[in-house]
Amino acid sequence: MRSRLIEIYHRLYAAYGPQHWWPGETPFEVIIGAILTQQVSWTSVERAITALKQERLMSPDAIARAPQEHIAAFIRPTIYYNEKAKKLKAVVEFLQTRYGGDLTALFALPTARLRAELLAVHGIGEETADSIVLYAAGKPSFVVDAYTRRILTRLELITGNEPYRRIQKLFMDNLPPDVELYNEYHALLVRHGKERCLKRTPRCDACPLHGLCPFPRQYRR
DNA sequence: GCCCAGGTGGGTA
DNA sequence: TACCCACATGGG
Repeated sequence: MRSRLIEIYHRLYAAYGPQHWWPGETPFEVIIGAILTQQVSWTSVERAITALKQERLMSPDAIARAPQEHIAAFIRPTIYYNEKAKKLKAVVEFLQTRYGGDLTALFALPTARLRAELLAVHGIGEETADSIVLYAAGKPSFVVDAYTRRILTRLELITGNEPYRRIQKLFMDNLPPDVELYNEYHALLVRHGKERCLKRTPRCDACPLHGLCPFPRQYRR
């Protein structure tokens, strides 16, 4: 398993190169993006983030003060905008009451503790928590998303029904706890998933993972 | 017109 | 634990 996971990484990196994740100017913006991107394409998130910046709503204080409906109006492209406005308020509320709005204090926690704290916040599930830990705090916690699950299933390394933590453990037990590696690996899996594994009839012979994947089995979501 | 995006929370069995 | 559903825009 270890050599397989490393092989996959090298193949994807060779094919796609560095992905320069996470898009976001500040750690706070990464957190906002992590919530807004739930079940939404990143291009939609960019529009929402741009709107929030234009309205001077890209700060804990501003979001705390603004009415939920006001925030919702500017993040409409991200679907579930009412839900997500509520989530943004929840994160900011958590930040301010527990850490005085200071991300540095929050990020000073040990990785496992930081993850657990984030998970307790309304709107932050496992993937979002790991995204924040990895991409905003810069601590090694592997991010597992739908693409990761699909690709590993297709490669027959998992059944696809494993719980999140099981799949995360697979990566973390077999790779060094390297932030840059986790960063790039997750981003590459998303890139590959979008580019190939969502296609109904991928050209498997031209795939970067050709030979690792038991093609031409039809891919199942 | 239909499918589906870098999910999460709440409810039920 | 394992499903189910609500959430409710915009691009291909």
